[in-house]
Amino acid sequence: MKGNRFRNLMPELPEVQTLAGELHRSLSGRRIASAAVRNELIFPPGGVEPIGTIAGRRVESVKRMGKFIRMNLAGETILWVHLGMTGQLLLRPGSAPALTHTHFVLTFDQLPQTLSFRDPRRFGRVALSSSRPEDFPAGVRRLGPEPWKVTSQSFVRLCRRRQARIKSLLLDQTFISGLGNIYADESLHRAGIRPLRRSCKVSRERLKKLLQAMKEVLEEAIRRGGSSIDDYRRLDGSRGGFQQFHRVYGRGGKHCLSCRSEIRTVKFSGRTSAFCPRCQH
DNA sequence: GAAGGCCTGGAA
DNA sequence: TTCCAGGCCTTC
Repeated sequence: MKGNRFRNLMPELPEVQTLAGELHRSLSGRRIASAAVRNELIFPPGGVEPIGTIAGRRVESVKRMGKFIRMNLAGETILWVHLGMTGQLLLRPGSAPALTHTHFVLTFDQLPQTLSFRDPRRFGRVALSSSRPEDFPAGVRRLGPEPWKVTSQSFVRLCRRRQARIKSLLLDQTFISGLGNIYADESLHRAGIRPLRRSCKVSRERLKKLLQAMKEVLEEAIRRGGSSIDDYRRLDGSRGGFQQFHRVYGRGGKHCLSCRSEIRTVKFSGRTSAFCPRCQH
């Protein structure tokens, strides 16, 4: 169980969705009193945006787009946050001392807490844009549809015309958005497809199964989303519901829960993939 | 479409 | 001391 702290808080779509919901409930209607940048590296290349201009604006709603958190502010302004790998948005008492690796802090009128963005590895990003889609950050503009928005017919067609390895496609946010390394591996295992297989070589039947698996895995994780974050907070090192959820990810060398064969790992595109050589073809 | 870079903490 | 984890961007 050791070494799983980062895994448990790794923000994939379900964690981002849970977080966006919590932020929405806590901050909607609140007026931003101040915005302080402590580290400019978290802003996209091209310079720090006039982040001070968000002070005085009211939070209208907080939503999720892909793995981005979208904070809609009054005055047709949007504050975007991408958590990267280790990013956290924390609502903490204003009197609490700043945590290490805190890059950005918001305060609100008549709210004793402050909203801090901290990110030890600095893969996360914060950006400001107008509410016009053409002004959205590039990563947002290029987002492909989420699995729920694609028909199985069109998913099959799009996969069959690409030469890429199927897992590369699943991780490509412009092709389909929402899956990270963990859920890509889990979906492929449920669908019985090896990560290295070329997408054009996968049968229509299996591709349909894959789309279904992606939706199921994400939905299941969203249902557990809040609890995975809770697990992280109260993690005592003995067990966590989060791990039980994974059938292949992080289980290289262990036995497959379906057939007891040894889970193998393979590396490509700088990513580790875990799969069962017997269940996946 | 593949590969490297970003970045840091933790494990080996 | 070295290696590894990961999403996204840039470069080849």
